[in-house]
Parts: sequence; C-alpha cells; structure tokens
Amino acid sequence: MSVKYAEFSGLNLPSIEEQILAKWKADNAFEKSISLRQGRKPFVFYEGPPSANGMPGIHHVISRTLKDMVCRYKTMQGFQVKRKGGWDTHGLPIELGVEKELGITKEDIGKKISVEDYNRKCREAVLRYKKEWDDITTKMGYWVDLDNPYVTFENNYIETLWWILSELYKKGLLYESVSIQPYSPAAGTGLSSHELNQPGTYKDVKDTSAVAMFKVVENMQSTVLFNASNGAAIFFMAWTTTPWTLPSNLALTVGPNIDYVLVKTFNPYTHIPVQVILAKALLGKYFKPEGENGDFDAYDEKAKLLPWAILSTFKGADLAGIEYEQLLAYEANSLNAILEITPDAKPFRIITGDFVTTEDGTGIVHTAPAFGADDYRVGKKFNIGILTMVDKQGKFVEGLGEFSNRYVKNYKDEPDYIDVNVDICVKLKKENRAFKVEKYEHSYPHCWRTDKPILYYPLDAWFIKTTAVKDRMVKLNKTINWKPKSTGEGRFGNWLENMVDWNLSRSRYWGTPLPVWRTEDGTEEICIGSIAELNDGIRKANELLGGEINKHYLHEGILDLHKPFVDEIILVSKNGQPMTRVPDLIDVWFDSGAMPYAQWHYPFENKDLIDKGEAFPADFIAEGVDQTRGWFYTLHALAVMLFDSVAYKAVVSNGLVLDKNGNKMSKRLGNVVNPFETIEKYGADATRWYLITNASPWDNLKFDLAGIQEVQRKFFGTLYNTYQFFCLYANVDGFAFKEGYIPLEQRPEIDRWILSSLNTLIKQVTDSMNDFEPTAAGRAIEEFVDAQLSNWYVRLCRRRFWKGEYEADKISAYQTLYECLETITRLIAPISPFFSDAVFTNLNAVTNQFKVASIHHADYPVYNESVIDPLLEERMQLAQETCSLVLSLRKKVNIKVRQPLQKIMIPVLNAQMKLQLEKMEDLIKAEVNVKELEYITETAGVISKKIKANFKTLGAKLGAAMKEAAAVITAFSQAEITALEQSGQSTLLLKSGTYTIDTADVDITAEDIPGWSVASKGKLTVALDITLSEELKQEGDARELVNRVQNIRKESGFDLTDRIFVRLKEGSALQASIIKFNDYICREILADGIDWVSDLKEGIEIEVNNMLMIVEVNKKG
RNA sequence: AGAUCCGUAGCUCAGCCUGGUUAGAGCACUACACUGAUAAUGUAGGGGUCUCCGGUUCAAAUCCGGACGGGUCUACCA
Repeated sequence: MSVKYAEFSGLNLPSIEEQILAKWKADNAFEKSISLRQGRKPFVFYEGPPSANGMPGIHHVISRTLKDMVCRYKTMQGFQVKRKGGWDTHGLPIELGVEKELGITKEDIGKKISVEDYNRKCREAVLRYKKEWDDITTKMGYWVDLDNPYVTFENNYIETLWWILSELYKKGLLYESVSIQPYSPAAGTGLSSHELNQPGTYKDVKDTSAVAMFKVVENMQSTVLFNASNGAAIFFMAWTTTPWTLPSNLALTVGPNIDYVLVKTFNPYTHIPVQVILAKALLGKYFKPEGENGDFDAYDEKAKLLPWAILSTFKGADLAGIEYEQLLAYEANSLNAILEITPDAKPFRIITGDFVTTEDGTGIVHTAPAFGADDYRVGKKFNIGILTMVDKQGKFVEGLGEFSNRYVKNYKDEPDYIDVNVDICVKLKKENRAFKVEKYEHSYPHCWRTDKPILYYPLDAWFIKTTAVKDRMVKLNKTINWKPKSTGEGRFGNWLENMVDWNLSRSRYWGTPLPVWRTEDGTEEICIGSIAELNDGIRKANELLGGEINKHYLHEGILDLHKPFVDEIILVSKNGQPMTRVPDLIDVWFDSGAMPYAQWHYPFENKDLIDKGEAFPADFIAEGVDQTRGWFYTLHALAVMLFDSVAYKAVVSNGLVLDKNGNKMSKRLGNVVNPFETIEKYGADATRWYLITNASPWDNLKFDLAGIQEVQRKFFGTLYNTYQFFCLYANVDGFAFKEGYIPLEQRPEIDRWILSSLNTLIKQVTDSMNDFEPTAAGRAIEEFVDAQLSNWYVRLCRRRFWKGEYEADKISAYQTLYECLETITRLIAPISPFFSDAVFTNLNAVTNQFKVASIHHADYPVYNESVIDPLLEERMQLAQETCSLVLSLRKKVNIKVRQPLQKIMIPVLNAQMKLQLEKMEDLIKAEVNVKELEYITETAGVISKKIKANFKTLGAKLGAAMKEAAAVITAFSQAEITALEQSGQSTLLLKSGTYTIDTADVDITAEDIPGWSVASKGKLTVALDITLSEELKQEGDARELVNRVQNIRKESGFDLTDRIFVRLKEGSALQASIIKFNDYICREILADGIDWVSDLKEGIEIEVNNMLMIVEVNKKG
C-alpha cells in the first residue's frame, strides 16, 4: 500500500494511456474482468464482424466506443459479458481487391489462375490489415477477445452455416427460383448491387424510346370501349425506353385507381384516324390544349395541330382483363411458344399493378416479365407467362424475323452497329403502331467492368422464404428495444412490411458454398448439414459409383469447405444417380447473420450456450445505421426462422461520422480523419468522451478535432486538477481514509450537499445508461465535475484543506472529496476507461477501499436514496444564485470581492424561503465577503411586489379569458397583492364572468427595495449595501496585503507549510490598516509576526488601493 | 422515386415527448475580476424572423399538415 497519492506530472492522456495499457496487459485485466464474474448473470453481446481487408477509420471508433462502453458498464454492474471478436472474411470486396492486385478479371479465374490459387489469395488478403485493426482496437481501449475470434471462412463456421441451411431446407424455406437480376451480357455475368453501386455505373444515356400502340381485341370485355368509340379501332398506348423488350411483351399494366381516357385523334406518323387510351393525367404530354375538340375534318398531313377529343373516361380497374393483339408477333414468341413454357398462361391482357405511376410515359406499362422485376412479379401474379427473346450474349433469339440474332445493344463494339431499337421503332411507325418515337435521356446502369449497359435478365437463384415468417418477424421486432426507436419502427419496420424473399445466390468464388447437390436431371437433390454427413456421402458415392469418384477425399474427408474442393465432390442419390453441387455461393450477409450460432460452432459444440439461452439472444448489439438492412436484418431473419426468437433484445444503430463541415468522409475528398493519429495526439479517452457526449449516437456526428481538444482541456483538465488538488493536501496531511466514515449528519452542510448531488448524479447516470442514452449520462457528469465539484465545492472548501489542524472538519472534507473523486472515476470508467483507471488506481493504492487491481473489476456506483436531500440541493442552488447576484452587483459598482461589505438584504417571499436561506447564510457571506445578511419581510413594508399570471395553471382554468385575466392580474395594486397572499384567494371580474384564483395561479416576486441597488433572477432579489466604512476599508487593505504576500510566497517557490517572516517599511499609508489587522494577516500568510523597519532595500514594492509599500518576505529556518 | 433522420446564436448542441409569455449552455470574441489546485473560473456585453408557409389553441421552437434545405439508406440479389 502506497503512503502517498501519486500525482501526475501533467495532463498527458496519451502517455497515461500507454501506462494503463501496459498494466492491463501485464495483469490480464480484460480476461479477469470476465473471469471475476464467473457464475454471474450473463449479459450477451454480439460483435458485428468487421472486414479486415481495409484500414480502420474513425467511424469504426464511434460504434466500437459505444459497444465497449455498454459492455464495461454491464460488467461493472456485475454481469458477465463475454465479447468474442470476429472477422468477416468472405465477399465481393475481397475478391475485387485480389483481382485488382493480380491485375486479372473474373474471366481469368479458372484460366490464368486456378480457383484454388485464387481462393488462397483471397484467404491471405482477407486479414491483411488485421494488425492495424488489432492495434486500433487495443489503443482505443476496446475490450474484445481478439485471441479467439470467430472467422467466417473457417470450416467450423461454415459447418454451422450448412447446418442452418439444411434446417431451412428441411422446413421448406430454401428453394430455387428464377429472379430478375442485373446482368452484363458483355461480361456474361450477373452483377451484384455492390457492383451496380460502383461510382460511374449509372450514366446518362440517350436511348430511342417509343410509345407503342397495342390494338384492342373486340369481344365481351371490351364492349364498353367500343361502344364509346362507335366501333372504331382502339389502341392502348404504352411507353418504353427499351424497345428491344417489346417482342417479349406479354401484358400491359395499369394502375387500378388511375383515371384513363379514350381519345379520338390521328396517328401523327400515318395520319390515320385512331382511338387511343392513356392516363388522363398524361394527356398534356401528347396533346396540346388548343387541339381539344379541334377540326377533325380539316386535318391532313400538313396540319401542325393534332385535333383530339375525349370520348370517355375509365378507372384502371375497369380496363382489367381486356385483351389486345400481340404487337410484334413472330414464330419465337407465338402463343404456342408461350404455352410451351407456361402451359396455362393467359398473355396479352390488361392487368393491374400498384407500381404504375403517371409521372412518365402513358400510365400504361408495357410488361415483359423477363426484363424487369416488377414485370416479373406482376406477371407471375396474373399468370401471363414469360418470354425471353434475348439470349445471354445480348442478342435476339432465332425466330424473330428480321430482328433475329441482332444484338439489342452494341455489346461487341461493332463499328457499323445499327441500333435494333431504331429499326423496331421504324417498323412500328410504318405499321401504325407507334404514336411517338423520340430520343430520351435517362440514367441507366452500366457494367463497371465493360462499360456496357446492363440489362435485367432472369437468372436462376436460391432463395430463403423469409416471406413465410414475415408476420412473426414483424411481431417479434416490436419486442426489440431500438435506439433510436424510429429506426426500428420506420426504417426497419417498413422494410419488414415490404419484405420479399431473400436471394441467397452469388455467382462468385470466395464464399460459403451452398451445400446442395443434385442429379443431372434435377429430380433428386440433397442439402448437406454437416461435415460428417458430407464425408459419409463421399465414401458412399465412392463405393456405389466406382473407384475414381472422390478418391482424394476418402482418407481424411474434406479439409476445406470452399471451392474448388466442394465442387469436386460427387454424391450419390437414393436411386444411385451421381449428384454434383449446384454452383452457387451464398450471400455474405448470411455469414454474419448466422454469427450467434456459428461463432460457437453450434450445434456441433457449445450446444447449451444457445439452447439454454446463455449466449442467445443478445441483450445488446450496436452497429452503424447502414446495417439496418444488412446485419440487423439477417440476424433477425435467421433467429426467427430457426428459433422463433429475436436475435437481440436491444440494438443501437449509430449515425455516421461526417467531417466538421457535415460532408461524408471519403478518401476522394481527403477529409478522412486518421484514428491512429487522433488517438495518439489527444488520447483515446478524450476521443471517446467527445464521441459520446457531443451528439447522441444515432445523430450524425460532425467530427471536429477542436472538439476533442475542448473535452481534453475542459473535462479532463478539470477532473485532473481536482485530483491534483486533493493529492496536494491529502499527502501533506496523510489522509488515507483510515478514520471511520464520518456519518452524514456530522458533516457540514456543504459536504452533505455535494454528496447529495453526487447521488442524484449516480441516479441520473445509471438511468441514462440503462436506457442506452450515454450522451445524457456523459453530459450530466461533465456538468457535475465542472460546475458543482470543481467550481463550487472545491473552491468553497479550499481553506478547509489547508487551514487548521487535522481534525473532524478537515477529515470530513477529505472523505467527501475522496468519495466524489472515486465515485466519478467509476461513473466515467465505461466511457473513459484509461484515465479513470489511472486515477482510481492512484486513489485506491493509498486507501485500499476496493480489493481490485483495476477500476474495471470494481462495481458501478449505486445511488443511495437516503443521502439525497432535495431541499438541500435546492437551497444550495439558491445560495449559488444569491452569490452570483451579489457578484454582479459588486461588478456594477466596481467593488472587488476582496473588499468586505457590511450587508446584503434579501426580500423573502415566504417562510420556507427564509428557512432555506438561513441555512446557507454563512456560506453566502463568506463567498461574497459581506458581514451580514438581512431578511426583509412584507411586514417591514419596504418591498414593492410584482405579480404576474401563472399561465400554465391559469390558462388551463380560464382558457379564452386568459388574455384579459393576465392584464387584470398584472395591474393588481400592492394592496390587492397583499390581500391575495393573506387570504390565499382573490376574485377576478372579467367580461366573460367572475373567477376565483388562488396563490398558485400567480407568480409574485419582489420588484424593488426602495433606495437600494438590486439585482434579481427569477423569484430571487438581492440588494447590496455598498457603504464603505473606514473599518471596512482597512479590512480590505489588509486582505489586499495578504494577497500580495501570498503571491510573493508563490513566486518565491515556498512550500505550502513554510512559515515566513515579513518585514515592512514604515511610513506607508497602509500602516494603520495593517497594524489593526495584524493578527489576521499573520494567520493567513503563516507568519509569526510582522516587523516594521525604517529601511528596506531588498524588498519588493507593492501597491494596494493606490498606496505603495515595500515588503520583504523570507522563509523561516 | 421511396423510407428515414436532421434544420434553434459564427460553431457544437440542450429545450420539443407532456404547448405557458425574457428560448438556454459551451466554444469563439470583448472588458473587468478572482485564484496558495486550475491548462480553470466568475461577472458583464454583443450575437436568434427557433428553415419557411399554413392550421389547431387564449397561448406554438414545442402539436398537426405542407414546402424547402442537408445527410443516410434503399432503388428491386434484401
């Protein structure tokens, strides 16, 4: 046990942190923080795995601060909080990085580089920056188990994923289907949304767009239309920017609630009279207002104005079911061809869809299910079949007449490429089937690798049927504590409401393979759920199918669950057919969503952790809000499907870190903040404190280094100084908390006050922390340390520490300050783990109050209701306000605080206020340096009072009469006010009636004390007697002298306890004052006496109140 | 295009849920003061159409509707 409190040699947070880090490492502090809680209730936390193939940024520091803070907090509250780290290792960014590094493209894989070598490269690249990540993790003080992390590419991890997939498969939740996906014909590959979101993929291009005319078939359904048109031919108008999709058209979609009109007019190209149907709202796009009901007879080829007339109006829903003639009919897209694919299809009809708008086009959507996701969905719903008249190279198939085999876009860089879209439009024009053809500029996605336009194309894919559990997911989501709430209800809630099945397939190389094997004819398939099952299958296939099959895998089984090895495995079906693996890999989000189970290799190991709820579901997770549809979603989906449970009970989604101007940080803009430099320069604690207190975690944070500096200076500086102050005197007096804890009732008012405030603070902080509102917690602590502890308690109590003997009052002061410091360090430990541990350890080294080696092994403070005294806190605030008012009065008349004044007067409005003030009297007098405090009551008759309506209470009673009442009340005479106060009631005669009011309905304040200069704040009014008697002046002189001598002591470098002797030169105007207050002066400056001498050559000349004097100060002994 | 968050002093943010009559704090700036812990602090000063428009109400920064601006996510592989 140390005898003295270790003092810091300066506030150097980075160097303190280095020492603490070394201490933690030497003591295994993190491991101990968990092992010490063995047997306690677990608090389950999941670490969202970062990908270590990029450098950590400052935005990682914010979410990790949040995570670390909650975990430390819960640990200190007695929970056991295991934190397994993890690495996200699969996925496209890793592949792209490797391809860039090797200078290859996807096409080269399997040619220039084997899949085996390629995946080996990925495996190496994936943890490329692990060292930097580990480094930032350590330096920022993030306690997470880096020694036993889960790694998503490891066999154990993948085995759990397979188990989950096989469970889903058994439940019928895993299925294969066609979906419409972005596809690059030039590259011959599907594209991920990630790839589509590469900068520059969306380009403004000019495409030939067409408004095509679909001729209505006259039959029962269309009778209404033909009645309106008098039997003339009718056309639906539909707009497309991709005419090449027209041969694949199978339906026209209208909005059920949209108004459509039947218009009589002429085809502008052929000038043939036509009747067309389009959305009413879009008439203006095609027809000029002047042309309405124009002269149809006068119209000819040369006419500029197209006459038109509305014949009838319909709702979209009325049009449903009407049939039309196929626009571009060929052999390949004949009805027979359609029925061959979809035997019961009913194409070429009007159908309805909610996605139809009237913002563009005609309000009638040409629907080709193969080339649009909306089209596909609505097409399926109405069973219109599917036609894919374009092959995977991007050219029309055989059997489309003059368009057969033509590329729909210039995918091959043919120098004389003729746009087939133009030719289609020309054909339509000639055949009276086009109403408008024009170049249309829009933003269209391009393949980032080939720079060619993509198209949406039907591809086979595996899905998880999340829609089957949608209702459970929605219901269970409502039990999750989302911070902020709106993310859970809004962003996430809406997301769930609009859920579609989870497309799992990725056609990639480095990822978790889908463990589905099937026979060549597709009739038999199996989903493998474990390595053992696969190895069994390997042997069985070898036995049944022959010696060469799987021969490399017979001895040790499969050793790596990735491509290309899994693809070499051939299994055997029940009917003895060979089965090969389907080529798909799965979405990496599945990897991370499965981490609750896969991190523990469930169910192959650690079965109880999940089954008995020790590690599932999580009590808390936190990540950036960008994970809402990522990790938060996949965690939730898998938990609901597997265990009908939430995956996490509380989730904090933190906002982004922007630069100080509010722009997103990006390498391109050069505004990225380097977290290493920041932490090295300002310290992790200051950075963490800044991140937590500056803005709520879910608000975007404008990151400004100046803000960290401010935190460092203001918060840590103040706390540091308070600690140093404590050390200075405690070391002198040898305070080591050896004496018994002095009961509160024996402590002075101010001690009881700060302890009451401290306990109020503990309550506030724990409430906020429990509610995942760390910002409020941090701000409350800041306020306490700065305003209450440092600038009120310590300032007012300074003398108690250095004056007088080591007895009860002094010990009480030490115990009180010690308790505050020690409690504060524990309160801030979750946010600032380093500095708190440093101070705590220093304190505890002397007192040994806690039998722990680190603050993070100590318990979090628990507030003590019996210590909280609201009345005491209230009157201290009253005292603070009084002092503030007196100081402002002194300032106004320019009288220094050092100059004593005779008295202050305070009008008291009621007995309670007087009682409260009386208890604070000594404190106030000392603080503002006055001799007396006089209370003025109304009986003295000197106060004039001011009355104002209490709008809140009175407004509720009077309502509309409020305005008049307020005016009447303000106009009350002094007598009326007094009458109200005495009887407690008063009657208001207003236009709207007579009302009785009581004292609670008004605010009465003291307005003035005639003849005095006063200041007021709220209900408190203070008057100051500024008359300076000779005696007061002399006392002021004496105090000034004390100040000057103390300065000299300080400048001379004397110790606090050094006694001095002082010599003064005779003859100064100050002499009388000094002699009069000789004893007082000597006490203050620790001098045995003052010598007056006639000659003083060595002395220092000082000036007090415009009087000069020579002083000599020497140390005794 | 949809969803969502945000908009209060030069800057960073409270206050809004639960409406109440002078809208607060810190930083920065200016002046003065205090200090035997202080890199602090105190007092005073300048600085606000609470983004805008409309509504509800006796009363709106606060509640409701709309617009505008900014951020993010999504834009159909969830």
